[in-house]
Amino acid sequence: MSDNKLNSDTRERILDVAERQFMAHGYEGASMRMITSEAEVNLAAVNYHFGSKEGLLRDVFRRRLAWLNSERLLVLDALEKQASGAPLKPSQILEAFFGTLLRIGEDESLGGMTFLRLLGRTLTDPAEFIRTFFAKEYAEVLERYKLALFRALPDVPRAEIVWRLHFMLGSMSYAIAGTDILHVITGFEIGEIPYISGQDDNNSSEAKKLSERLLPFLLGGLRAPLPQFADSTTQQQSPPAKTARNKLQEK
Amino acid sequence: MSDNKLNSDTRERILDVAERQFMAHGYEGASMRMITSEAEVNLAAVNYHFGSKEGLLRDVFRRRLAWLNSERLLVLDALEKQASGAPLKPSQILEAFFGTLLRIGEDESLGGMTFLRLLGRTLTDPAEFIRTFFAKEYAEVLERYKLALFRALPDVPRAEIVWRLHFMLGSMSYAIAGTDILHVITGFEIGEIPYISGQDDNNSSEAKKLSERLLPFLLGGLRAPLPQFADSTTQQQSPPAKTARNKLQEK
DNA sequence: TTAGTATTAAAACGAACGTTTGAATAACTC
DNA sequence: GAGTTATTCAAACGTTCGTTTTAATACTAA
Repeated sequence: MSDNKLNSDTRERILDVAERQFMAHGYEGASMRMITSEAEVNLAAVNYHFGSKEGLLRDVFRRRLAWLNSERLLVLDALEKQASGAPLKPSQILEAFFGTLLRIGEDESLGGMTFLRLLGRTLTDPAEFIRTFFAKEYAEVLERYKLALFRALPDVPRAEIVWRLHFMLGSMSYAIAGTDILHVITGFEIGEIPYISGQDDNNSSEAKKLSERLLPFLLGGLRAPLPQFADSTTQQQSPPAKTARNKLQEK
Repeated sequence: MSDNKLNSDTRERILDVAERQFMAHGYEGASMRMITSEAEVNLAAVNYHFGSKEGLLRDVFRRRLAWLNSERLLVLDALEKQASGAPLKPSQILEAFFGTLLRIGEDESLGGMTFLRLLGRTLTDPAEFIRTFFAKEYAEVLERYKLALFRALPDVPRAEIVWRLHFMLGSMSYAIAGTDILHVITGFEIGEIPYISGQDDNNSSEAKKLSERLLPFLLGGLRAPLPQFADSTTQQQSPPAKTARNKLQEK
């Protein structure tokens, strides 16, 4: 089990350092020379083990998203089994989706706040290969949760639910990224903002504080009164759920 | 007035192209050679007119944020004068803050959706000089709106308000950036998502649709029930507003 | 017209980038 | 222990980056 450290300790060391450097400087900003020198491995090691810098970033995420994706699906499965056919409550769905994510921040072995921040920042990276990577990586989970929300809010137009899913992802991404301009301005007023107080590993249970505040906010937004659709092109209830699943199959 | 096109048409052309390229490829991803060649100016023109690439990015934003900042302050001033001492409604504050921003997307002369997307993406850029630039550029306006929210929600702990201001900025930033992973997955299901349908200038009034959906969401989140503060370190009402203003003066 | 300033132009600078090469070393297989 | 594969290493590759330099050109003001 733990005796196969011979199975390239180099790989893990590179992944650890890369995770931290990509978080701190972004994908373009973190050079392979910075990464390999801090990891104390040869420059060529990255290309040997990961093929390229893009491959390195992919594996940095795959290492963590494997757990996140399967956990999110497991939790949703459990909830749906427990509900035995009845729609879930929106709060349950959000708790499952975002709570699972934020648990990463509490557990260093899952990546901790470092990975959480990296994820938040990378989700908004404009680079094409990053966006397509995440799209593929998130597709199944997002589709499942989207359908769960459709069932949980049958009276809300589906397009509206998707919009709000957008907004919720944004809140989350921004919050965990911690690049907020508010930090510099009002940072000291609320001393309890986790991700800026210490630089490194005061992680555990600080994500919990974030979770306690983020989830009520998201739930309030999700259940807010619908806009009035004042002008033209009002959208009505969407066609049966089949559509959504079909679109997913296309790619 | 319009006859001083001799005042370096080059400058404006560079700013226009840079705005678009920074939006499309990010700050690091857009090279000066790409920018100057598309703008059909000499490579050295950027350094001549803006000093450096950083200076170019700063001026790209200053050109637009000058209007945004003053407009946001004007609108807030007008509301407060109209209320004559009474606290504003949260919906008024959000409408003023986010509505003003989204109006940029409807007006090409203010930057349009291109600048809006650029702003959303850059707000999450980890580069140090970018963060400090935005912190300085946003300081006054954010402080004013924060205080307005404090007055509008006197029973809500101030730290909680700041948290939710974070979350709202995140929703907005992510929504206008349009790098959303949801695009690729569910993009076609809701055909009305504005910023991906066409590539360029089908802008006007599409930001209006975004605004119609974003504002109710934000308002719902802002007014959501408070978390219960189950465990330790509960925070209570903050000291008088003086504190916040003092912190601002420091820089 | 002339002197002075502002702008543009072509070329090169040094540094940093991601990647590749080919040999040396370590690890494993039979 | 010989043969094979996996990994590490130093060095260099070719490219691109932002910036600077030096000269030519355009514009302004006396």
